[in-house]
Amino acid sequence: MEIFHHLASSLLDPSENKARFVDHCHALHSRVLKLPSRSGVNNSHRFVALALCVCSHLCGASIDSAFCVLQTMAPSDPSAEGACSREQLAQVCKTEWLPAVNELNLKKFCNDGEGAKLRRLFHDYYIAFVPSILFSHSRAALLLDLVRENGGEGKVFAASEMGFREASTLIREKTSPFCNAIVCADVNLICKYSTSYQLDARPPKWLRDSLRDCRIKHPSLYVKKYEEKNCSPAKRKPHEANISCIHLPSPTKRPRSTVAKVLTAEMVKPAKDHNPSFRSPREKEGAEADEFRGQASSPLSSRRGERDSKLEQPSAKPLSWACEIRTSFSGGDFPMNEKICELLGVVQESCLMKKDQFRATGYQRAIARIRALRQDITTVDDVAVLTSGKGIGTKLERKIIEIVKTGRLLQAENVLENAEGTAVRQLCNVWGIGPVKALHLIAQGIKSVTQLRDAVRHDSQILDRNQKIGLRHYEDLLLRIPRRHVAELEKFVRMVVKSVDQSLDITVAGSYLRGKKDCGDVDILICGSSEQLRFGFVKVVKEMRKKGVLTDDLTIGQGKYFGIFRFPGRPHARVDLFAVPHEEYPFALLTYTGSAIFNRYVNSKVDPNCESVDGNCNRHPIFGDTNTCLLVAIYEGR
DNA sequence: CGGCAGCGCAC
DNA sequence: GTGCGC
DNA sequence: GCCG
Repeated sequence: MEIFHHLASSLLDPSENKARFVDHCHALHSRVLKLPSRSGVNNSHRFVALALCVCSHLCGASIDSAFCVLQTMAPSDPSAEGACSREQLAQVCKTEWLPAVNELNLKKFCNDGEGAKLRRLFHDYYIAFVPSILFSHSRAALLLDLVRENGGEGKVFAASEMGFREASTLIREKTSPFCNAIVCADVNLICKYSTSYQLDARPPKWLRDSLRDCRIKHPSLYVKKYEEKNCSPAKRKPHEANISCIHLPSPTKRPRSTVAKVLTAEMVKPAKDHNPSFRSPREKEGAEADEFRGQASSPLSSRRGERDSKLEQPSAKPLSWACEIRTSFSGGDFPMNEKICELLGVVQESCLMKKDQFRATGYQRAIARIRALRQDITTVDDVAVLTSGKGIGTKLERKIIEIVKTGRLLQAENVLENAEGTAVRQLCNVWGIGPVKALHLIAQGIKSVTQLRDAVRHDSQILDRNQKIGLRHYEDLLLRIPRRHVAELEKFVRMVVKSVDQSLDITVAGSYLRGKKDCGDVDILICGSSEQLRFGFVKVVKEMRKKGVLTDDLTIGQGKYFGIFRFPGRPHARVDLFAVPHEEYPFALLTYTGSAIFNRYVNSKVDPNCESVDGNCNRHPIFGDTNTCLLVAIYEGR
């Protein structure tokens, strides 16, 4: 019964309400004892189920979410400790309790009529959970910055141990005024990746504690210690301060969810071991994680200077993850690593030109791994550090050793000397020309862009429409676009968009959002309701063309536009516009923010047979079903 | 040995 | 169906 | 290229 007193005291202010509420719960409880026993379900389970139903009824939340809240509220409740699975509990809730609880309409006891306090508990609960590791702090902070820059209010929440449906309904219904985005990942994954990202120097204490207690702890609980250690002044957001009021269960006598069990089994062991097997969780996906990590962390470092205050916020606080650490090792920190990457990069590119994209990705992964390394590879022994993990096999090992020993890579030199290879590379730089087309051209004796231009003058048939445009702007499109130019375009496009339809808005995604110093192209998401986009999108493109900013159209498809833009006195540059309805926004934002490696990685994790949660969102394969939910972002439109 | 993301447009 | 870029 |  303890739990109901908990509920009552946290929800209800007038004491007579509390008493009546508890009475009702007692009545329900006594019904538990009269129920026949069923296999695997005893009365103590029913009791928990009842509490769950009450909890979920009061919050309008799912049973699953209620389960989490219940654990937070009454961690030491012995009845919560049954061997009953969460699914079983949910079943009991559904078949035995939900109708009764709904009928009682316990909500009437809530003095605010809405159970706002409990909802706030849910709210805090989200914050109290670990931010997604996959979607790192810095990355989330970047997204949030963007929302704010566009005049929006928002927080980036993170949740785990709950599925897409629960998180989405809850956030949509209960916290929408605060919430612009939520990012969540499943607990197993989070823990897996926190291990992947774990730094040798500073293992994430929050994770170890979470594992020890079988509860995920919010990193901000460790912020204080971190600050003390680093003597940096506290800069907490108001809402973060509230977190400390969340009851974290005491380490003893803990209800263990099935998830927690899996967790412990998987994670504790490697964390304890210091033998080589400790590496195994890290190596799993290590290459991709590192690759992604490199991308994700650069914005943090590059932005830190510009906008100190924003990134000093606690959501980016405990630097326990490698994804938070600056990885700009390019500045000559590790000269030999740089050399290795450069030479392997040459080979990688040559593979790409030979249409062997998979071999190329092999190299790409290896390069990313080396880039992420925090030591220079100078001796053959150092190479062992690399080969002990995944992503670098015997062939690459041999090549790296060759570089370490001789400072050169024969294969790379061959590639560079190979005239055909050089020609292919140059021709492939033309937008729309790939390895196949390049080889065709070379077969016709065309070996350079200059020759290609001459050839096109004689016979315009050898290139298709887009390739000709690409050729025309060959030099311009090779240039990188500085951030400030992108910002100008953003401003301009927003102006145009607003003039077309006030309700539409834009987001610049792509490498710009990733905080790169310069971008190869500009990806702009135009978001709004699907009806408004139907007309608005086309009109925006028309307007921009009319204003002379769009000089050439490459592809105009359903909700997408690839083209070339130019501001007066500036080089031409590639721009992609995407029409994104609200409900697809988070998924679109994720895919178009990339990086490509990140996308491939995420997509490879998605269960292709997953049930459709939301017809429209499903075509952005960023999530699985509730159980395999990998990465979910929900956007609340303003 | 087969797998490595998967989509949509142009041709 | 292939090539290409996203 | 690497991995299972």
